[in-house]
Amino acid sequence: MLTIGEFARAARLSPKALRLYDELDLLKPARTDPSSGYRYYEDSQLAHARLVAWLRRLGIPLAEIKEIHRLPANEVATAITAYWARTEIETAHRRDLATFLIDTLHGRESSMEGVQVRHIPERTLLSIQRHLTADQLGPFATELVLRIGDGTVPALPGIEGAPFLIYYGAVDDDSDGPVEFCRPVPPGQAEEIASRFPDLVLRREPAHQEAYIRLTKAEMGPTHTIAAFYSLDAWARQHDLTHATAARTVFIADLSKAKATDPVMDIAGTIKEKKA
Amino acid sequence: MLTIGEFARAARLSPKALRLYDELDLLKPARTDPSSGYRYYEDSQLAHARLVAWLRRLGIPLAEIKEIHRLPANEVATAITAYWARTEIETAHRRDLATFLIDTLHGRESSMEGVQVRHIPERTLLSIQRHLTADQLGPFATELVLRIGDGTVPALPGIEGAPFLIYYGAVDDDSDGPVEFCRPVPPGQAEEIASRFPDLVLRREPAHQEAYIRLTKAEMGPTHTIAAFYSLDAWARQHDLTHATAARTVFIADLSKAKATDPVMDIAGTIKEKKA
DNA sequence: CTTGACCTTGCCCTTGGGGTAAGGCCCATC
DNA sequence: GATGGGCCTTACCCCAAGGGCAAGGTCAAG
Repeated sequence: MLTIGEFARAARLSPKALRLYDELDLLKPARTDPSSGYRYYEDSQLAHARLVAWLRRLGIPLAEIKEIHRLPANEVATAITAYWARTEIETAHRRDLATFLIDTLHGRESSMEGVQVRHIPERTLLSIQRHLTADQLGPFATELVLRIGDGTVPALPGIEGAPFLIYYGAVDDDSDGPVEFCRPVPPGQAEEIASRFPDLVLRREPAHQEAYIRLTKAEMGPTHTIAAFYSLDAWARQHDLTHATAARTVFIADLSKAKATDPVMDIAGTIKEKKA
Repeated sequence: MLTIGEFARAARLSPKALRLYDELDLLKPARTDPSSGYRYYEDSQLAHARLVAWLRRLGIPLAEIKEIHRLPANEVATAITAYWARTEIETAHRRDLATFLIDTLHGRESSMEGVQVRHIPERTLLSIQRHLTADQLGPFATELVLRIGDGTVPALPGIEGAPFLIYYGAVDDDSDGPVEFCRPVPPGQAEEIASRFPDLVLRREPAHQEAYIRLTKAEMGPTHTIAAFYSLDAWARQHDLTHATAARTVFIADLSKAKATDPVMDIAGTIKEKKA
């Protein structure tokens, strides 16, 4: 039997951490003296303690470690692989952000040049609202784009026919919109089309001006999207326009066929003259 | 003038965060109404707020952001580059750990095979103790290896002449040993050599048995080092030996000339029979 | 004037422990 | 048997970077 200190040294954990793991039912001592409260561990518990230590060093939260430990032995490696894949994606986004920041700080202060304006006429939209976090957004949008594709549903010509998302609230890792997916449909066939998609709703959107920034496929991550939001806002402020708080992303090309340098989406915002 | 809510939306921060930044003197509103306490921000503060938001998204702590903001504009990018370089190193270590864990979990349970034992005779050591964290350890050791190189100081033949480190306490990102650097010297010339290194101290080490695991240059990161510590301990437990809590790393080759697959260091621990 | 949206401060909660205090336990030595 | 030192116990407060909520004050439009 090992005391908590001996066990801690052997597992390269602190006694404090072991007490916490005991309290959380993650790793309980083999025996706890009922009168003194002393914790005693067995050699055989070392492997478990060391696994916990490894997983903590990886950055996995204790709650998740607890779940991992409930898994059959052959699935533990799979869970770790999944965790690490998530971490790599997040790191890639941060790397993107770091290079973006260094670039913009080094060179020209900002990139408000890309902003353009277009007129959008009154439209009929087939739409659906959802509360989604960042990781669910991509799948949600692509599924809908496919389901209401050009093959199934006739589109309006030009950019006004492109499907788009409206963000009514922030969408990132922990806030979840809400977000509305919209697909313009020809007004004449609107009712007929809508009847084929019972989960979608038909609504009209008034004509308006739209400011936008075009992004390539390589710029599709959160960094350039947010940078575009910032640029649109800064541009609107400079031109003394109000713009809707709800930003949009307009899907202007087929993602699966696009090369990294092809433009694939517009970050857009509706704008209005400020009434003095 | 913008209220905290408007300013927050424009900078993609929460009002709560802005209040915190105010309190921490990181980003103060242009005006605070003395009677109502309302915070009012100016358009011109948006750029600053957005930079803070970017840096937070990168993961930089507020204290560091505050320092970065004190820097002249041209050094900001440098500071970010430095931060990101540190992050990449840490990520590389975690990646190492993930693949190591997945490997060992997938295949054979553990790698206690590499453990060997050797006898070390009584030696005279030139040594120095320090409190160091993980990032200071490498430079500290290489500097000493160079300063007391074979060119300047005669070495003992074979493995017993190799310089080594003794870890009296854990050395990682936040705990700092202490750690002792040791360089064996020929007993006859010990006094004369020691006089040339006033900051180093001469001491004798009794003869002992040493268990060790050999690592290649590619395995030099924290992952395989700790794994070796674990293996040594598990091996000693199996063979019913006590081993000193203080582990060692023995530098058996020139790091700068070694290829990734060359063995460069031994993770070692002194061992003793357990007295029944 | 009222109402609703917005703002204020203050307090508790989170994660994964670190630090310290006050006191109890174990064991080796005298 | 006493004693001391090192170990252990619980209990409390602390960190970052805010989120959430409550109770109450303010602002602006109708």
